[in-house]
Parts: sequence; structure tokens; C-alpha cells
Amino acid sequence: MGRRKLEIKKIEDKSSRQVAFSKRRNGLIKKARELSILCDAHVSLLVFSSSGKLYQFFSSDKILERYESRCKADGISPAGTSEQVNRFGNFETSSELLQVIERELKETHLDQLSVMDLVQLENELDAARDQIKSRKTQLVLQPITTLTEEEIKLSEENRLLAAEVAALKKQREGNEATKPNGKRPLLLLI
Amino acid sequence: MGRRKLEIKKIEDKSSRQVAFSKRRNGLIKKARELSILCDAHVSLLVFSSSGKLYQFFSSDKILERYESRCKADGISPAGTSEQVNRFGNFETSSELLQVIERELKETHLDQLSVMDLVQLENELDAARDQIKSRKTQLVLQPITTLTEEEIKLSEENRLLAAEVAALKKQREGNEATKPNGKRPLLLLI
DNA sequence: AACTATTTATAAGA
DNA sequence: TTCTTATAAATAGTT
Repeated sequence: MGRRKLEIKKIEDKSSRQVAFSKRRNGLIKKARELSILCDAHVSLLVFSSSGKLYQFFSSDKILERYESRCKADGISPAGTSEQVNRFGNFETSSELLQVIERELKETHLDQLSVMDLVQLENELDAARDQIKSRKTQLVLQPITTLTEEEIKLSEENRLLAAEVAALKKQREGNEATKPNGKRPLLLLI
Repeated sequence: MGRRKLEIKKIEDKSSRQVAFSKRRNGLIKKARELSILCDAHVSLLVFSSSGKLYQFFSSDKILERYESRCKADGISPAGTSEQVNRFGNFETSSELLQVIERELKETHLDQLSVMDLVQLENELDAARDQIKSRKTQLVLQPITTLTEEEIKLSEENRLLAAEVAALKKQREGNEATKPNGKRPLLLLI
């Protein structure tokens, strides 16, 4: 799909290879996401660049665990624990994120989802929310470039307070729920 | 890429969804393979169909092992949790802080959004989350007629856990009062 | 499974 | 890197 037909063999020119990697990696992740959404599939994608940087997409939680247990059942030997990046965390552009969330909110028929589906959806929303909060923090902190000394002090104090509150919140969450690997269904009801 | 532009949401017609899955799964695996060859990358792709069948592609051995060890090395938490907030709490100078923030901004897909957008987005997510929670409560607490054996077990376990957590929460309420409106920690920054 | 009308991805070029 | 554009490739709807 380009000006010329490209033979599928290693691109020798380093610069071209890097550009191709960037483009194709994005394309691949986009298509993985589309497949998972369109066809209700569960997709796990890991890409290591030749320089060792890791890019990843997971359509949902615990795919790698699922794979592991499947392999055990089939008598094959795999490996790997997982880290989660849900579908709200892998959007191409910001507007796409907005579209996805809007669509999810509008068109999800909550009455047709199982408890497990709802738990998952809630977890995804929480993750997206955390990203948003984080971004908001960054945006708000950014302007301190132009602040006076005193304002910087205030800003940092503010930052400490935020961290403190976050710590408290975390501590609270620890009380409430989540054994690391267990199911935590109803704990989220509160 | 077809006769019509396709909106990225779950294909409701089961037959169409199955056909699309087959086509796109093949396309995805092909592209994963091309990326690995063209760009000398290491790719792992797992796809579970909605019916549970597994399809996979590995460009080379031991990718999952590599991923696992990488996660351990990185301390497991690439996507934004409250840890990201705390990360901004330990700097010698504010310029150091700025550097980190700048780097974060560059890597974030949210960087096109304004604070107002983010606030609204967060509110939307909160609302959705509340909807989901109440729906989940409803689902779990309502009389069970169609559940399987295992689901019944889980449901009862859930009920017990919920009661337990409710008790804990009540016990905790004194603490909670120190927060203004039950508002979220990070809103303090705004 | 094939067939195409279209959309989408992307290789080169700027 | 980022954008533009010509072209290759993927694929949605149809047969």
C-alpha cells in the first residue's frame, strides 16, 4: 500500500525501517483494536522494536493468563504474566477516544450485560478515568513555568497534598478490596 | 475498506460478525508477520474468538518470557494509576518536575484535550461508572433464576463480601468527612 | 468462497 | 519528524 509494491523482507536502510516500523506498528495496533471491538474477540499484541522498546495492546484483562491456562490444558508450555491496557487506553487520537467513550455510553445496553461484563466495563472506565486525571494534573501543573517563586512553593505544596490524598485513597482501596489475583466482583458495588 | 465505511462497534449480526472475524483475523496475522520481517521486530499476537477458539502468531521464541521479565524490571504499572500522581511528588527542583511533565505530555494521547474537556470526560466516566455500579447491584441482588451452579456460588459469595464491605465503610465514615463533597483528590488541584 | 466497489494503509517524496 | 499523495492492500457487502 504505497507508491510501490514492497517485497516482504527486512528493510535494510535503517531510517526507512524505523519509519516503516512506526507506521506499521500503529496500523497493527489499530487493527487489533478494531478486531476486538467489531467481532467481540479478545486480543493481545506485544511488539518489541529492534531497539528493544515495547509496545502493547490488550483488548481486555487477563488475556495472557487465559492463554497460559489454555496452554496448560493443551499440554503446551508457554510463559508470561500480564499487565493491562484496556481498549480505552489504546486509542489512536484524542478525538477517537472521545468518540469511543461516547459511543460506549450511548449504545451499551446495560441490561444485556452479565455481572462479569459490568465488572470489566467498570474497571476499564476506572483506568480511563485515571489516565484523564493524570493528564489533567499535568495540564494544570504545566503553567508553573511562568510562576513566581512563591507561586511555585504553593504549587508544590498543592502537589504534596494531592499525593497525600492519593495515598489515603490507595490505602482505603486496600482495605476495601482486591486481593491481587482474585475476583473482586461485588466489592466494587460500594 | 469495503463497499461502505464501517463504524467501529460490535457487529450485531452474528453471521456478518463471524465472516468479518475470519477476514480481519487473517489480515491482522499477516500484518503482524510483515511487521516482524520488514522491521526486524518481535511480535506476539493472541486472538480468542468470541466462541473461545485461539489463534496465534509469534515472530520468534520466548517473547512472552521477555515481556514478563520486562514488566518485573519496570515495576509493573505502565498505564496510569494513582502512582503516576505520586511520581510527581519527589523532585529536587521544579525544572526537574517540568522535564518529567513535558515527557509525559509527549507520550500521552490525551494531549490534544483541554482541561475543560478532561473535566467533562471525567464527569462522564463517573456517571457511566455509577450507572454500571447500580446496574450491577441490581443484577446481583435480584432473585436468581437463570444462573449456573458456579454463578450462584459466586453471587452468594459476593453478597457476603458486600455486607462486609458495607460494614467497613460505615466504620470508616468519620474519616471520609474530612473530604469536602466526596470530591476526588485531584480536583483539589484545579 | 469469489467478486468488486470502496475504504484504508502506507511507501515515497517534500 | 510530520504532511502529502499516489498506489497497494484490505475488506464490506454482494453473488
